Amino acid sequence: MARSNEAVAAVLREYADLLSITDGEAFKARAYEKAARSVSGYPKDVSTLDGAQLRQIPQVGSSIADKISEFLRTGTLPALERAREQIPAGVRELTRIPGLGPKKARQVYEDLGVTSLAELRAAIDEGRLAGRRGFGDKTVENILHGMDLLAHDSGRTTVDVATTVAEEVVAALSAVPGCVRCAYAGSLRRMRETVGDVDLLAVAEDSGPLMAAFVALPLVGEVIAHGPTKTSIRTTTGLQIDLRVVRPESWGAALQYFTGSQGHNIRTRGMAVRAGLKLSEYGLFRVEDGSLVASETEEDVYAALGLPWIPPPLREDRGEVEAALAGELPDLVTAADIRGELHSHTDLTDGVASLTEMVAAARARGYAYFAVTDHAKDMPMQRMTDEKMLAQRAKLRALGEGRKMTLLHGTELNIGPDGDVDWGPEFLAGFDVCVASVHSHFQQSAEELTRRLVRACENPYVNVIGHPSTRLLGRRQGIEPDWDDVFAAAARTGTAMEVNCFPERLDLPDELILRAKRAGVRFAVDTDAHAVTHLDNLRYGIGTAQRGWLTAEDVVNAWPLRKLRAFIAAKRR
DNA sequence: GCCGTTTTCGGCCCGACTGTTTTCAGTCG
Repeated sequence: MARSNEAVAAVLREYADLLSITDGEAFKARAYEKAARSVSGYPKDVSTLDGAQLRQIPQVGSSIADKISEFLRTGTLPALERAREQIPAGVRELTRIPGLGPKKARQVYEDLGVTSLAELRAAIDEGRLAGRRGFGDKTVENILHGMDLLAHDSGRTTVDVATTVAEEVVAALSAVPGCVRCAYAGSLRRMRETVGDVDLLAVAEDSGPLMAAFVALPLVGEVIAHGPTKTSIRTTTGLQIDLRVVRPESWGAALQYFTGSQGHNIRTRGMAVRAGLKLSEYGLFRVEDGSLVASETEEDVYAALGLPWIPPPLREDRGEVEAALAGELPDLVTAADIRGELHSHTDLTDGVASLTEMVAAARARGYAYFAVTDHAKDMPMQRMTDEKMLAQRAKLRALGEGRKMTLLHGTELNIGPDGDVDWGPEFLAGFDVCVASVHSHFQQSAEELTRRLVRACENPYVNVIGHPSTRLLGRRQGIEPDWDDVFAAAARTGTAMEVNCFPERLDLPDELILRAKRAGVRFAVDTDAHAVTHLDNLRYGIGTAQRGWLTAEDVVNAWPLRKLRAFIAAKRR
């Protein structure tokens, strides 16, 4: 059963949007917006909480707590229903147009009766917007352009694509004379799984040459804004990149500010305000006399707020400020902590590299151990047989003979609709390690999916649940079993949950990692490599693991081989 | 509507860019 938090957050968010369109009380709208974010990130399922417990959620007071209770009880909210009667859904939809916010949406609705994107298009075509207050020629043109963008919106960009573009532009700008330093910030630095745009930050005494070089890059498709401190472009592939140029002494404050997230910044700025300070991208200043307190490095800025430096993946206002104040920030796992790989494929099934090539690539990375886990026999397209598997094992043992890196022979089992896997205990006992994953029957009920995953966890030979949610970013929603039941089973049985490093998967997602960790689950950060180059995806899985607050202790393939073997052996006993 | 180591009232993150309203509002991040 899915948590109610998302449904509640969606309702609060919709109410906030409608309030900002009906206007009057901007701070009230913001309060609902903040409450929505807070509920969405709250670890406990709101449907299990009473009124007093609901008010424990940050940004939820008595009024919103009552509304949440009422919504959970009746499935509706009178205040929201009234707002919906006032503002048709299509008007809210208008605010999705870049450049058109709540004020203009309300204006075209009230003045022209426009209640949808299509009606707005018609109104513009008929010239009914021309000459209205706030709708000059340029504004109308921008709205039309925004509608085109929306129509062709391919959604957010995956982290690998954005990283590649960002690193390319950072390298180009770093070579511009006068550029002291340049780096990417924003959601990319926080290692979010997808990004809406790329934020770049550079230091120079004179921003002119950098801005000129930026808009002249071959990948620029369109210049959105072009000023002395900020320039925004859209690449030919539709990705927006913002470049901010600051003076050297502002680097730390600017990096902190542009890294975000919005929620984290609101928290840190609030702390500054309460201390009689003002935090902006230019520095931390004393309010009374405007004197500078800190700005050169992020460490300086955080220290002046009474905080240790907080790693970017944690900056989501998910309790990192409280943890920092208490001196309890996690020592996050890094790529350097990873000692081996537990999920990889060769050309024996659907990989494209041979066993020899994959093993050589793993050795080049300096791993202490490497597991080859080709698909098992229940996936007919892979044409796996017992004989082929045993032959691969013999070849692998020979390859590992006398070498420093230990080779583990494993398999990626298929978790069938009932939770069964490809082989019985006798054959499974011959493997060093087994991953088990869901590859089909995604449409089962939550109860069936829960039972299926719990049974897989209870199999003594299953060590890792591969890409547990099965989601594919932008293509497939993940399955929704009762995750708390699944994680409880994983913790109880000593089964690791995978953090799959494929940029389209990043599965488990960060929110589920946080929940699983609270249940005491261990994790395996696996590339699921089907080619040598896929081993490089490790950085993305590590980023996701960091967003889930994981330490090296939480990750079984950051353990020494001896400890990993003990983990596997304990489950088989 | 929420919140409190100055406060149960009076604040609420802060600044850049654009277009247009000749001094600022809207939008965005």
